[in-house]
This record gives sequence, C-alpha cells and structure tokens, in this order.
Amino acid sequence: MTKKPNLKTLAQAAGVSVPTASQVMRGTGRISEETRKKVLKAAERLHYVPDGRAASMRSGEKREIGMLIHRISNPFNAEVISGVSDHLEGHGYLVSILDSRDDVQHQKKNLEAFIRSSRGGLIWVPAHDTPKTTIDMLRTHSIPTVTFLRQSKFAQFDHIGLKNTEATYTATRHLIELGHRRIVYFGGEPHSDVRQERIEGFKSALTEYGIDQHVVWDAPDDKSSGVNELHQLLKQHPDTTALICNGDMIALGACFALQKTGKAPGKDLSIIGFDDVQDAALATPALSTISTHPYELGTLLAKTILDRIADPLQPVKTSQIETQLILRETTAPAT
Amino acid sequence: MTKKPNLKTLAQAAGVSVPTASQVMRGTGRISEETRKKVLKAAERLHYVPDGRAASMRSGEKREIGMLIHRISNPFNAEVISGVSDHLEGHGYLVSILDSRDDVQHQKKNLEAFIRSSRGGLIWVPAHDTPKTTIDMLRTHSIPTVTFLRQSKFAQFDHIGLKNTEATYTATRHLIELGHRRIVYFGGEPHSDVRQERIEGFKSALTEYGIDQHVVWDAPDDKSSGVNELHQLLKQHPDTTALICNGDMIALGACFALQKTGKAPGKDLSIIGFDDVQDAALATPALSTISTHPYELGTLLAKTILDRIADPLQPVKTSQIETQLILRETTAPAT
DNA sequence: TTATTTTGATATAACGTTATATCAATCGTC
DNA sequence: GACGATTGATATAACGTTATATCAAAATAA
Repeated sequence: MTKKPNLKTLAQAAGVSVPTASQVMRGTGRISEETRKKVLKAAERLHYVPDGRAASMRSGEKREIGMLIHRISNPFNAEVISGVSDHLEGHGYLVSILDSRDDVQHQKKNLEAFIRSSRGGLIWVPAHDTPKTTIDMLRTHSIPTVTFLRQSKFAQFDHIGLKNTEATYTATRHLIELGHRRIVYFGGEPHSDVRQERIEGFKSALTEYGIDQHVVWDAPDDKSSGVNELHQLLKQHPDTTALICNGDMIALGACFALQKTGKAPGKDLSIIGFDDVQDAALATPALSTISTHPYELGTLLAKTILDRIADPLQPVKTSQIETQLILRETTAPAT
Repeated sequence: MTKKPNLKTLAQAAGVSVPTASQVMRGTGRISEETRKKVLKAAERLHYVPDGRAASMRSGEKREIGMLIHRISNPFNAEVISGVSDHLEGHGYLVSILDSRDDVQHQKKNLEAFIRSSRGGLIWVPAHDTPKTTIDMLRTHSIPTVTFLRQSKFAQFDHIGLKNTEATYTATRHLIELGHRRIVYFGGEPHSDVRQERIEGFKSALTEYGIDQHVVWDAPDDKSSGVNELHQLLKQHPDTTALICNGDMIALGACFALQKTGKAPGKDLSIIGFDDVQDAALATPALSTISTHPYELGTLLAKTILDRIADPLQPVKTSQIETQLILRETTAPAT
C-alpha cells in the first residue's frame, strides 16, 4: 500500500517544483506545453488528486454546498435537490445533503458539524420551532444561507417560498364556484408558518364569498393520518362537502378512508391536495391538487446561493414560486 | 463584520499560547482548571468553532462519512440513512448524502468530488452498470468503503445485502402452496444483480414444485410502470394468477391497474411486493409484501464502516439481512 | 539539602495546498 | 547592441490546526 501522492511527490515525479505542479493541475499561470504534459502524465500515473481541504484552506474557496432538509424521502424535496445539483455541479460545486428529520436536536448537531466542516453555503429548510440560538449560531459564522419552503422568524436569510396564499385562495375559490359552501382546511401542524399562509388564502376566499364557517383541522401530513382523521372530521362536521388539504399524502389518505366507507372522492366529497406528487396522478380516482415546480425551485435556489456567495453583503432577497391548480377527478360540483 | 476567530485570536483573548488553547478545546493534555476556564470563557465569547479542515489535515482524522445512493427519495433508503446517522452521530461523525440518481455520470462526478473532499469513509449503493474505472478510482485512493443492496462485480468491498434469494423463494413457495401455478416475476431492470438473486429464488421454488413455466417480466420499478405494464403482461399471459413483484411501487401500480379493469387484487390476482414501504399497509387492499429491516441495515452499515476504518487491512466482510413475508390482503388461494 | 519526578505550559514543525514575489532567460524594439 | 517587456519557472510564506519536543516551576523523594 503506497502512500497517497501529494503535490510534492507529483512534482518530484515530474521533475518540477511544487508551485509549477500546482499551476498545471489548476490550469493557471504561465506554463510551457512541454512541462504541462510532463506533469499531467505524472499525475495520471500516480493517480494524483488534490486535497480539497488544503486547497480550500489556503485559497479560501469552498466548493461544497450543503442542503439541510426536514425529510430526505419527500419526493418534492428530491426534485428540488435535483434542480440544485444540476445547476451547482455545472459551477464545480459538490452538493451534499443532511437530514434533520424535522427535529431541532438533530438539526443542531448537523449544523454544528456543518459549521466545523467549513462549506461554502447552506440551503436550508428550518425544522419546526427552530430556536433563536440555532439561527444565531449560523449568523455568527456568517455562512451564506438560503432558506426555502419555511422562513426563519428570527433572521433575515435569502428565501424562496411558494405562493401559498395565492394557491389556496385559487383552489378555495374554485370549490366555491363549483357550489361548495362547507369547505374544510384539512391537515398540517398548528405551528407551521407555511400552513398559516395557506389558511390565509383559504379564509380570504371564503370571506370574499360571504362564507363565515372557517373550519381548520390539525393533523400530521402523512397518509395514515389522513385515513384516521377523516373519520373524526366527518363525525364532527358531517355537512362538509369539500377539503383543501395541506399535502397530497394526507389528501390521498382521506380518499382511501372515504372509499372504505363506500363513498366516492369527487362525487361525495371534493378533495384538493398540495404538491402534485407522482402518486396524485396515479391514484384512483386521480387527485386534484396544487402543483408546484420543485425542479425550478431548485434551480432558483442554486442561483440565489451563488449570488449570495459572490456578494455576501447585498440586501436579502425573497421570491415566490408560482403554483398551478391541477383539476383531476376528486373535484366536482356540489350536489 | 468581524473576521472569523481562530485558535490564534482565541489564545490571545484568553492570554495563553495556541497549543494550550487547542488542548483545552479538545480536552487533552495537562491543563490547570484555572486556564481551562479562561479559555472556555473566551471561546464562548468569540463563538469560536475549530476549522475541521485544518484539524483533519493535521491529525489525519476524518470525522465525516459520505453516503452515495441511487435514489434519495426512496423511503427504504431514508430509513437506512436514519440507522446510519443515529449510530455514527453517536461516534462523533457527520453523515452527508450524495444522490447519484442511478446514473453513472452523476456518480462519477460525485465520487471525484468526494475523493477530493477527503472524507473518512463511503457507504455506497453502486449505480447500475458502474464501470470498472470508477471502482478503480475508489480503490486507488483506498477509501474505507461499504456497499449495500448492490455489490460491485469488480472489487471486493465490505458489503451488506438482503437475503434476496431466500425472500423470493419463500414468497413463491407460499403462492404455490395457495394453489397458484401461473406465477410471474414482475418488474425490475434486466441488468440488476439484486433482481437476478430474487429471480433465482423465484425459479428455484417453481422448479422444486415441478412448475416449468418461469415468466419474468422486465419493467421499471415505479408505480406508473406497474399500471402500464400489467395490461401488457395480462394480454400476453392471460392465465397468470399471481405476481411476485420486484418492488412495492410497481406492485401497487399493478393493484391500481387491476382495480381499474374491475378486478380485485387478492381475489382475481395475487400480488406480493418487496420492501414494505409505508404505503403498502395503507393501500386498499393492503399489499402483501416482503419486509426488510432498513433501520437495522443502517446500524449494521455504520458498525461495518467503523470497523473498516479502525483496521483497513482486515479481510473483507459480507453479510445479509433477514427478510420477512408479510401477508395482507393481496394474497389468496388460487380459485 | 540535593536529586528526581510531576505539572502546566510553550516553541517548533508539519499537514498539502496556493498567493505573492522574485528571478533568469528569452524576446522584441529602436 | 542596449533597453525594457515577456516568458517560464521557482522560493517563500501563509491558511488553521495538532503532534512532538522542550522547558521552567513546583512537588516529591532520597
């Protein structure tokens, strides 16, 4: 087992000085074609790969971006990651993912290790109830940071969100125009800001049409929760004719639960999801939902963090991604 | 914006030398209680965090493990990641994830950047058709590596897989004992080694019971593929009474497709999935499937890579995780 | 009392790069 | 043929740590 080659061994093998070898590997400086070939050949032979730690330490350049997200298995996030990676890899960055599991303890541990590792920037979905101390830790080390989906209450980072309020406003309005009057906002955690924005759109549509019953039902955003909670909801509000859901998973859960009691989504209860995950189109009946554009969101995140890295002192930027109401089979006129 | 504090500024602030400050931060060496407090107080005040790059370069310790996997959004993988993280975080490691998207180009780019970044080890699901050059690259830099799910043809790394052959053998045998004779292996890519193992178990059960029709149907492992391909399959093999599927997603797709034509999974066609994803239990009808133990797999991966790091020259180890046949509603006696 | 060990701190060098300054040799110009 | 400009290389120092060696002072032993 030979030792790992470094610039020194490479330079010796090629018969040049260390700085010359360094310049050849990076394609900088003034190098004759002859020595360039000599060095490259030696590098090939030795399988030389520069040590990113040393390079980054000396040059100050950090060619790695971290993404810290709340649920790595969420297909929406996977699409966002693809968008980020495709763009940043083109700029010579490595994108690595950390999973906070939406838990502030895990998040804190990850962020501490992240700061130690001295990466170039952070693309982040803050966990629910992220404490101020965690934000302060990030700010203190002035790490280029962009948040998405969820915005931090305590600090101003660049942020890219969804047009949540607009999305649910449009969806709710659509249901009202179909004749629905008893519409419930279904799912989500009480503390979530994103959900609050969505509820705002929901309520403002209702108010606009003079409907003053504003029922909001708290429930985790997964499928099994949709199955269980729908029964509770219908027991308490049996006159409900339509649901605006906080996510596709809970919406699909609600569909299943409904079907099990012999009723039909769309016919007996209109249901609109949020996210447009792959399953939404494939379910029976196919789920009406609000489509976001995760890949484009990723691209925008990548651009935003590059801007922030290029000019750390520029004013904070915030933008929103458009959404789109997709009508499939779970929405129908009220009977 | 003050500059980032380092050991030098910390030492000055505390009125001690740099090595002393370093020792206090790491809790090593002989330090009086008095100076220890002085340094810690100064560190707190300056928000000092050591630079992991410099520390790692000097000490040779690398406290970061990378996972390079084929589909970050796969819920099975998410569970594995949890298992790995929980164990390794306990040992002071940061676990970061790279997504190859099962594409050898992405994988190569990621691995190159990975090698440059000098992490402590790699937990890897090799992409399909990973070329020998990629393996050689890894071996050349003698990076502690453990593969899981898929094993490299070209190199001997530590590996943890599933008891694939045993799993499908048991499942197929169960179907045969229910009276099924026309059983099809449904889904997966032709090149996949894992699938080959599963097909082996499938075929050996059939052979054991004297059934010589061994139909294997190629198809991508996602839901929409299950929907589309089931029709093709039934057109070509209308006497099929049961499916062993290569994954839960394609199995669920097949269930949907079947229901759309007015038939019932379980009653008209028995279906067994693979993975036991969350949706399997929640689908209607609930999917019979083969359960693996992803979290335990993760734990075992973590232990294996720690062993490999501790002793890089020890002989290569391979182990298999047990699987379990979960019978729900999509399996029934043949009519 | 003197010799020896222990304690608590520090000086120095090294990890593998790259930025900057320097320098000899070659080139072009008038 | 003398001058400055360009070319192609190199010497040196620095990034922020930690390992090793060293050292004076205090504590213990003889």
